[in-house]
Amino acid sequence: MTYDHKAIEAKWQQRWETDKVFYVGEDSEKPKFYNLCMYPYPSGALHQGHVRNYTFGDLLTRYKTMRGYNVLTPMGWDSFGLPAENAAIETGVHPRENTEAQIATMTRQIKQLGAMYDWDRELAAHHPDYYRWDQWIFLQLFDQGLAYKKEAPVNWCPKDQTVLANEQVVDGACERCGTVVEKKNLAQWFFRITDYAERLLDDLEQLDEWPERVRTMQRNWIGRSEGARFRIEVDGLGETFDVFTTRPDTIFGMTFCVLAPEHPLVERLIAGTEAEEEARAYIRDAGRASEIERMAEGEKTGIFTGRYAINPVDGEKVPIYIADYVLMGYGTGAIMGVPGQDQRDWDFATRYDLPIVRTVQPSDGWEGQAYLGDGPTINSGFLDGLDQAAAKEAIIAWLKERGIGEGTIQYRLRDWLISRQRYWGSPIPIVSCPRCGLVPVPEDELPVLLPDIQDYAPKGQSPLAGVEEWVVTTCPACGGEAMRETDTMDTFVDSSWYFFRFTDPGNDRAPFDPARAAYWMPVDQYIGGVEHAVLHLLYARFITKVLADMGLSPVQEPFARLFTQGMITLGGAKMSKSKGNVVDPLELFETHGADALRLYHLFMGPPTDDAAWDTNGVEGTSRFLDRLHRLVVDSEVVDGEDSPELISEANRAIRKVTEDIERFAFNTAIPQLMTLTNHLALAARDGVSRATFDQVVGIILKLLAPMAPHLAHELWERTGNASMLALEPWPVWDESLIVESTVTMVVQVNGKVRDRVNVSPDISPAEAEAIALGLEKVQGWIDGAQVRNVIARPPDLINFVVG
RNA sequence: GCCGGAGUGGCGAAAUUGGUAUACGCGAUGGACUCAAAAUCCAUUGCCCGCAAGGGCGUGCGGGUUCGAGUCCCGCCUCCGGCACCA
Repeated sequence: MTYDHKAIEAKWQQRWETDKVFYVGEDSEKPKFYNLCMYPYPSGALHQGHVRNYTFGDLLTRYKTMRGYNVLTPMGWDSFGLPAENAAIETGVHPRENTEAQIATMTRQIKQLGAMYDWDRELAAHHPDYYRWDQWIFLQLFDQGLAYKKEAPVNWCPKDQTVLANEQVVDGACERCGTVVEKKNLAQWFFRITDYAERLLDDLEQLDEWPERVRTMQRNWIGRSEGARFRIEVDGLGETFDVFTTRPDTIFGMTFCVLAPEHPLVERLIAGTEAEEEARAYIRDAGRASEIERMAEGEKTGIFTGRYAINPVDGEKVPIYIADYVLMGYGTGAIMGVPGQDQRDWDFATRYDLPIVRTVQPSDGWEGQAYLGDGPTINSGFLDGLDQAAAKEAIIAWLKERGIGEGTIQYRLRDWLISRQRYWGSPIPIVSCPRCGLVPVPEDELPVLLPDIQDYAPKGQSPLAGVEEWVVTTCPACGGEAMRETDTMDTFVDSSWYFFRFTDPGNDRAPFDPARAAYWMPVDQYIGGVEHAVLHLLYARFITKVLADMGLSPVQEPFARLFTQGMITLGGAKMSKSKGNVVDPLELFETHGADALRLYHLFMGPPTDDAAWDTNGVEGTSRFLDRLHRLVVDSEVVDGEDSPELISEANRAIRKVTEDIERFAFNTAIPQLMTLTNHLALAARDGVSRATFDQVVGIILKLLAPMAPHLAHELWERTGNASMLALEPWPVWDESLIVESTVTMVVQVNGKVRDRVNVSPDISPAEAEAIALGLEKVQGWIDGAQVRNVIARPPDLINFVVG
């Protein structure tokens, strides 16, 4: 018989809510613990990824509560964004209606899982009392020059009809819809995250409780390169351009220069030269191609400008090319071509018959390609004979002395493009005035409300542009007629500070009270998917640093400890609606119950790893819960002796489960409870004292309380406890009870296991040797031969080396 | 190409510090209960040889260190993830 999980679950969900067990303030004597799962996009229905996420999070909430912490566990909604807007285009239903219906559904389902939150702190990004503070933060960045509008070549998704941040372009395609993105020159809003590149990189070092892979991904994304920047003169034109290189030591090997097609100097270079017309055609073509098309070419193409550059070290004149393998967005958009030491330059030089000069003596096997290794510098005047490091130092000093260059650090990170030509987002609080330029909306006029509209269809500009009565406004500076900014903010702006808002969600005078943030921040444990490794997690770190610089955030880093969960797969692919391989958690609530489902998610494998779904596994955890229920409620306990062995095992289970939860090894904590339960069932059948039985049951229920809370609470009550299990102290093991009376010692001969023998745990090496030598099998293997060595590690193992 | 992670039974996996490889669960096979089925309970379940006692082999591959290696070292292979014309 299976127990009535639906009745039990409903009963306890209600009790926890009425008793407000997980609602907290800052007035506690207890240490604080801020436990946060990445707030969800309200997609309409819980999927297994949510279940996994909230199961881990809720386990921790409940465990830390029992351990005596004041646990903040809030929940909210990342409720602006494209899917609601795309649905609105199809159905004509306002995104707000759609979004709020989905929030209601998901709230109900989260409660059905038994995951507990302080719902008094619930927030949603699309509420004016939330996005008002998005706008406020935007204005702070604007004041500090950290938010700016600029025309630049940006990524444009032709399907979603909006620009995208660099971070949202995956393999040259829109991360949302997979459409190949185009490059467009558009005036867009950026956050100057590059100003924080160094700090964002350096502070990764202190995040030692983050997964290494996330830190590595951020390191790569920020992309620090050390090198030099120096000025190069164009022969006979009175113009110069700067280049960046990581290999200034190879400067004598420069046999050409290359500018990106978008480089501002290009126009001056080609004007009036023989190459002008051809060059213009090349630039036009390069502009048209998307970045992946450019790369797909394989061959590096370029065109001679007809101009020459003067190498500052030796006065050599080298041709200047335009080529699209040089990117305007990185470094200075111009390079020195050193084919001897750079494979890309080698390829280009080979194609256009440019000379190749080695400045580092290649070792064998480098014929026909650039040599990237170290070695004595050659063909390089005063640098000859120096190794790479020394040559770099020398040339940088030389450039600096003459005032034409210096050592510098270059980052790959670009500024964060935050404007979107879409409706369902927070309006950017800026007014464009023909007399005053870009004027911030005064803080006391916030929020700039998102007006209701009828037509959401994308038209290449924000649908808001069509709302004339909203767009036309007065300039806050001069009072004249002006136009509102019609773009909305990237939803990643909303999510880059929501964890601060949870500390003070009702505040209507500020985004949050710094004192309350000081109590709760940083987030002690952050749990979510690894897909946010560079997007959300980088942006949130950036905004936190900005808020810290303003004196609002007490911390430089928002998330002390990060946990990224693995994906759920089925049939070798990520479980997803579009692939049609989903197993709906709601059905499992019906058939097996929330506890069994939670337990399966905890049990199926290491929480960080991807895990292959198997509904039979839920069957398994469900069976375990049934067995426990039967044992506690229905079984006859045959009266017998106290069992020190069972008590000992129960204490070992406390230690194991506690240690496993601390190290996020939930999958190994559960077998411990299964084994203990099985042994208790055997004891109940064969005879055990009521005292032992009750004590072990109590321990099992407490250990199970964070994992399968409904059944644990029900059985706690059924065994005569009036207290709320969730608020009981976590059990403590007694080390003295864990010691076993006998242990199995392995006896090896030449490293192979030949026998086992039960011995006392405090046996001496000499006793161990005597006992082992007395074993018949061991004698058989030694068989008169000389024992050359005895490795005794009592009481676990003894090894005789014979031969 | 660079960076990160992983490879253990039929399957999900365990072995936390170099010391009993395969805990726990799933699946499978046999049995008990039942008219039957479900549920439950009991037993078996890495591979090979053997009637058995027992023995040999075994953690992606090849070497090494060690009394002893899934674990450490060297060299590979495969898979997954990230970055990538970033000068």
